[in-house]
Amino acid sequence: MAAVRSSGSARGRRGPGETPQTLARAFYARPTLTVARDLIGKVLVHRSPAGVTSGRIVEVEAYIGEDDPACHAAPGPTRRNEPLYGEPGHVYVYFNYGMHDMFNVVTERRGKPAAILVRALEPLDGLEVMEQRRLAAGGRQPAAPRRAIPPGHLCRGPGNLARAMGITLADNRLDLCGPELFIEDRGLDVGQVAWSPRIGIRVGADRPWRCYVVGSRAVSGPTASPASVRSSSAALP
DNA sequence: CGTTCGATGCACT
DNA sequence: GTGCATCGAACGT
Repeated sequence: MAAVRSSGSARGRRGPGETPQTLARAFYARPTLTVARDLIGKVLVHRSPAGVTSGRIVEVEAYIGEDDPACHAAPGPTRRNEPLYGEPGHVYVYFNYGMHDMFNVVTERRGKPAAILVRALEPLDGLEVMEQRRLAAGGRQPAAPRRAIPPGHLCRGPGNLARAMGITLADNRLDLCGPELFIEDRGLDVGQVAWSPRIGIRVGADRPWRCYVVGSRAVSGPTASPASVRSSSAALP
């Protein structure tokens, strides 16, 4: 079997213990696949009245332009997809399947509609708050939660992530360069990264625009075996 | 392990 | 009226 490289340390930027740095607008105003890869290992933070919750990003999907049939911009500008055409570094949240809020990060430049769906986090801060939100009655929930939720599964899948992080439609259009909801670099290890087709879509499923950390138990959907992944920082698809 | 299926609300045609 | 960038329970193998 192929040798497994040691997990990539985050390419010589900062070490653990240094001051976390909030990602600036320029981080998001780049090609979407580049932003997607670079979001892996970063930390999503939500400061809410209920408490601070955060988690390490381990799975994302890119949705790029009107030519991408799975992107919400595919029909051209509408009222719902307006944030996709706006300033990068803002939040795009939409409500899906009657019960799930989907958290996206707007990328590229103003006028070019693209975003990244954040699908999974490894929880870091506020695990109790996350669990309360996941188990809270009311709202829309597919089924009454039966068992206790393992800590590592609190933010597995985009619907669960938004719920645990307390992100709702009310956060649509929010600026990620603000103090409430943002992404920061804590110098955490990126790990082995792989690309695959996007999950759960019925069109555009051929594009390998899902990026995830190999071996993370917080990742939703199919994952490559660690032994089959050669590079710790896979080239863009 | 695997597949199927219902819940549920909104944007869009 | 149709179709979802989902989730988890229930069942089959």
